[in-house]
Amino acid sequence: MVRKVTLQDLADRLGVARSTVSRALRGDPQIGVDTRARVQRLAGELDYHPNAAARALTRRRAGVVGLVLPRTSRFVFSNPYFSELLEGISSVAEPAELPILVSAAVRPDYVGWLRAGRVDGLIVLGSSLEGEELRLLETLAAKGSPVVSIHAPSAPTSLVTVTSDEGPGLLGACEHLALLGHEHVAVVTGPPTSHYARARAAGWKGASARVGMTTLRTVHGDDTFASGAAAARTLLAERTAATAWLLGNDLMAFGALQALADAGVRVPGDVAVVGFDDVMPAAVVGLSTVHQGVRTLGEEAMRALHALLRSATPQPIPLVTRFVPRRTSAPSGLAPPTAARAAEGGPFETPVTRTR
Amino acid sequence: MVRKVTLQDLADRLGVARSTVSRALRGDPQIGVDTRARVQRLAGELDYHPNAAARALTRRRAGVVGLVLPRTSRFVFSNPYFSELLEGISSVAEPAELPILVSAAVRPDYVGWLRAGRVDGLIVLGSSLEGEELRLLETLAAKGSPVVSIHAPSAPTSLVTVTSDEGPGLLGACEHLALLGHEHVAVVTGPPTSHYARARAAGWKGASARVGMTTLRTVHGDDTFASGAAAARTLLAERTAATAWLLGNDLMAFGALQALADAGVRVPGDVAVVGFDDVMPAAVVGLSTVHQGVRTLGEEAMRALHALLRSATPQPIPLVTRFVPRRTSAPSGLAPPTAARAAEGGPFETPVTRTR
DNA sequence: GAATTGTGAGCGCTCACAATT
DNA sequence: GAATTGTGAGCGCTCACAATT
Repeated sequence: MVRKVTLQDLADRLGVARSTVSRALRGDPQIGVDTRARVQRLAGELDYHPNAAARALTRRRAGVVGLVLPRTSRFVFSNPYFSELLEGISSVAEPAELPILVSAAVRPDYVGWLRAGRVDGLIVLGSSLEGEELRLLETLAAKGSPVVSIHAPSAPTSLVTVTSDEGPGLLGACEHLALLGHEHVAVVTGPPTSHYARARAAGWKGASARVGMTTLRTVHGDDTFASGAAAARTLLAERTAATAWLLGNDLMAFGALQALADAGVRVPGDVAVVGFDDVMPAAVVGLSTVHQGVRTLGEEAMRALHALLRSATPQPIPLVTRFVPRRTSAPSGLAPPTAARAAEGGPFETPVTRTR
Repeated sequence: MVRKVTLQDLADRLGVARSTVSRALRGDPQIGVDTRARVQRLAGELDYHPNAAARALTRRRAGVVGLVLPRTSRFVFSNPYFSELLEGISSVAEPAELPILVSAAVRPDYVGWLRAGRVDGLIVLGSSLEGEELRLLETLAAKGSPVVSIHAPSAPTSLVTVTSDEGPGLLGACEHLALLGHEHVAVVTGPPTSHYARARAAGWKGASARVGMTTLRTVHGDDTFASGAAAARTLLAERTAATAWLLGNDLMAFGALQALADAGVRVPGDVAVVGFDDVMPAAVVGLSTVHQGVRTLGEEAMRALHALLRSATPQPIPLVTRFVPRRTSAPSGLAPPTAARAAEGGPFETPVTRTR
């Protein structure tokens, strides 16, 4: 490994002071034009890059943000939800020159990251944050640490939270199902340890009731593909009379679809299936689902964090959901079986769904 | 923001030297048992975390690794391939306490990251690395920088590369198709700027020829969903006689499936479709594809990088691919249309496919 | 002499202030 | 006095070596 070039090396070669080089490289206007030119030319020649650790130490800023995904299941990364979230975050972080440190540890040490100055701020996926852990995060935020949560339980705290209003999407789905003649639904929930999953289940039931449908059965899953398949098998074994199945997320819906296909049950002929998230594969499979703009969620979170880092007050824009009808809830026989015809376009379309 | 606790604070409170505290915290055996206990207790009480920048500066190691995904398309993150790769990398990096800095910039400055000491080593997705950029990476590696590439063109360089042998998978797919009676195939390639995509196209053609099938047409895509759909529309418009379509990756295959469904063409009745990668949605959709163990690829890459960081010589285990027959290449009418029955199990099964 | 602790320099920057033209 | 450059301390650690019991 070649010894790295330092500020002092440049200064020695040019016969100026370290600080002059430092200023010239940062484009400080109080440095003479010719000096600056000389410095920058030499820096280019020697391929000089300021040492990040030294800079971080003096500036007391790491220039890095952390993305924390508490691993509630093995499937954090496998869920396309994550990819889309990261893409949104990245699209805002990149122009701001803020590299992203990711963690999906079982018990992520974000406090350590912050305390050690490894990152200047955090975005935490808060879908399953509760109790002590949530309080810890709130305390951090209250003490002035730049922390933004996605989907953390909303409460009157100083923790900036980005989330979306699920109401419109859930209601839209249920109205659609009621119109198709469904009267009985089954709800498949995410892990009961997640406040977010519980809210979703309650939301599905509330929306169903509002359009006159009855929830016959609630099956608990854990947001994974496998649990969706298992839930479907349970419902089939019970010979449920529910003709519409409302899932806590798309991943479980995919699992349910596979189990239904394996059992030879027709979708949407025998059972209608609706998911939540509208992740990429949903359009491919033709899954009817509730679009929540995961990418936009990531963008908003990063924008909010960036504001906090500049000591500004973030104004996260409230996102709204909407129902996206596709094959799995179409009137039986209307669409060809494998048609993933999504009226809304392809899977990568990420419409900006904002209010105000 | 509360002022952070430093080593000096601890030392002052305990009436010992900074270095003693430093050693005690690192568990240095030459520190007395009681001193160590006192130090560690106080550190716990004050929630002390050593400053990462200061530590990195003195140790000359950042304790961070970089993951670079040159963004050849908008869809790096949207491709589930990425999630699975990151999951593999993360599963090895986490126990080694190496946080991961990710970048998917259009022109990622990995040299800068390395030069600035922001990361100690890099994993670079090299599918589209060529020419000058590839040479730059090779130079870095030759000079002793810990760099591991995934899918970089193999050549006798010092650049450690993790990849998989595509032969068995491609041949397996073609044998399967030939057995089903297919005689004419069409190949849809990834971007021509990618050596990896070109090798794939050549591989499909070679394998087809070997089992006696003829490649009637080659259509160029760019590895995205949309380009797969566009390629399918092109083939349909041309009324190709090819009954088996071989795609450069799963994402394009998903696009092709959607376009075929939209056109009312039956799969596999009229056309058989085969992808490559075996990413999560493949099993859901029932896409016949070549499994390449993306997760394992990530694990191997991280293991190799970890070896380099310890100045060891990495021994990446060669991975092999295998064909996974599913619905889209099944004998017409054999499987129910929506059956995503994968003989190999669900989408999250990631069998370790290793030789030796 | 072995076990334990302290001293002091240095890692490579930035920033306030002083000094020069 | 305005424009430009230099001085020196300090950020918070670690490590070689010295000093103490």
